[in-house]
Amino acid sequence: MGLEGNEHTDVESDGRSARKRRAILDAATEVFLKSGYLGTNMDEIAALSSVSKQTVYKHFSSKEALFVEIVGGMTTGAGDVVHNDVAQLAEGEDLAAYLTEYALRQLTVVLTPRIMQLRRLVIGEVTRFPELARVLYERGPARAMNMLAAVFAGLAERGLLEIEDPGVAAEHFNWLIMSAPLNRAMLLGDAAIPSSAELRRNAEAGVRVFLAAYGRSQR
Amino acid sequence: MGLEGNEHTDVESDGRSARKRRAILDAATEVFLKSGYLGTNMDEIAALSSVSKQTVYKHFSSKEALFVEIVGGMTTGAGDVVHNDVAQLAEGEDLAAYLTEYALRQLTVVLTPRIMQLRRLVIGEVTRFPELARVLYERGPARAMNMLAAVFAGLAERGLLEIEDPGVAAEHFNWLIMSAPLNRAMLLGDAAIPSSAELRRNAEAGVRVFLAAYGRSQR
DNA sequence: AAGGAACTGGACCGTCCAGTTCCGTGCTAT
DNA sequence: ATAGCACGGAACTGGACGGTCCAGTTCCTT
Repeated sequence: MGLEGNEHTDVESDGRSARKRRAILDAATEVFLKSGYLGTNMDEIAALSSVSKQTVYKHFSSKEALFVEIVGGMTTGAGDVVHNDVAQLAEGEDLAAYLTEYALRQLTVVLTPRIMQLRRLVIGEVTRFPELARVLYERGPARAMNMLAAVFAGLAERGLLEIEDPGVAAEHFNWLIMSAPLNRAMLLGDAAIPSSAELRRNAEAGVRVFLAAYGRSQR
Repeated sequence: MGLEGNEHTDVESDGRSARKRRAILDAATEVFLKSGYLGTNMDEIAALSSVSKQTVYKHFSSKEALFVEIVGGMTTGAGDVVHNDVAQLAEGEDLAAYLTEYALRQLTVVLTPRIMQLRRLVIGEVTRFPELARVLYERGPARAMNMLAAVFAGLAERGLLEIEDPGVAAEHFNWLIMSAPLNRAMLLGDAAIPSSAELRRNAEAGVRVFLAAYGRSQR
C-alpha cells in the first residue's frame, strides 16, 4: 500500500477529507455567527468553504447537526482557554492585585467579538436548542464559578478572606466584575466592548467592593 | 360629505378597527416571543388574531414594522412598571430593608417569563435590529441605573452611604442582586427562574455585600 | 336606507431554501 | 488502462413564506 494511501476515513492526520471538514466547520462558524441559525443558508456555507454542497452533506447530516457541532465546539474551546492555568496566590503577593489579574484574564477572554456573538446566538436560540444553552452555562459561568469558589475556599482557609458560602462569594465576585461590561456589549454590540484600560478600572472597582465585604483587613 | 373620518380614530374608545389592531398586536407578541423573528410567519399571526392577512397588512406595512412596534412597546411598558413609584427612605427606616425591597421590586418584574423571553429575542436580533437593542438598554438597565444613582446620591448626602461615584455604586448594586438569577434564567430557560423566597435571599445577600462596601456602619 | 370603509377568505406570485440527484472529472490503486 | 472513489458544479424537488390582489361581506355612520 502507498505511503499516503490511507486517504479515506483518516482521522488523526489531515487527509483531504479531514481538510475539507475543517474548511466546512470554519466557514459554518463564520456564517452562523454572522446570520444566526435561521438566517443562515447552506449554500453560503458551501461557497465560503470552497466545497460543494454535496460534500457538506457528506460530512454533516443536516443544518441542525452542523450547528450543534459548531456551537458545542466553540463553547468547550472557549471555556478551556479561561481555565487553563490558575496560578495560586504566592506567599507575599498582594491579594487585591491577584484578584484583579484573575478578573482581567476572564474579562479579556469573554469580552471578545466572537464569544459575545456566540452568547447572543445561543441565547437567541434557547427555545430551539435548550441543550446548547445548558452546555454554554455549564462550560461558562458555572465552570468559572466553581473554579472561583475553590480558590476562595482556599484563601479563606489561609485566613485571607472571611467567607461563609464560597459559592455565593464566587457569584458576587464574578458578576461584580463581569456584568457591567458584559451587559453593555451584549445589547450595544461589539463596538461597546470596553478597552483593556477600562476593563482594568472596572476590575479594580469590583475587587475593591468584593474585598470590603469579604476581606479581613478593611481598607 | 362623509369624509370626516377622524372621529372614529378615537384612541380611548374602540372601534372595530382599533379592536382588530389590538388583536393583531397581542397575537403578534405571542408568536414573536415564541418563535423569534425569522421563525415567525405572518399567516400564524393572522390566524391567531382571527383576522385576515389583508387586515394585518392594512395596519402594519410589513413584518419588520410589526416586530419593531411590538418590541418597542414591550420594552417601554416594562420599564415604566418598575420605575413608577420610588418611595424615599423614611426617617427611621432600616436601610438594608429598604434596599432589599427596592431590589425585590426590580427582580420580580424582570424575572418574568415574558420579559426574559423579550430579552432573549432582542439579544438574538442585535445584528438585525441594533436600534431595538439600544432602546432596551436605555429603558432597562440604563434607566434603572440612573434611578439608583440618584437614590444613592441622596442617601450619601444624608450621610447614610459613603459613595465616591454614584454611577459605579448603582452598577454594583444592580448587578449584585440581578446577575446571578438573570444569567441563570437566561440560559436555562424560564423553569430556572427562582422562587420569590430564593429571590429574597439573593437580594439580601447582595445588599449585605453592597452595604459592607458602601455603608457607614460596618457590621 | 345608503354609502363607504374595513374586513374576510383564499388564490396567487415570486422568492428562498434544505436537502437530493445526476453527471463529469480528476486522483488513486491494482 | 481500468475500476473505484471523492469531489465540484449545477440542476432539481418540495415546501414554506412575505406580500399582493380580488370578489364578496360586515360594520359603522349619516
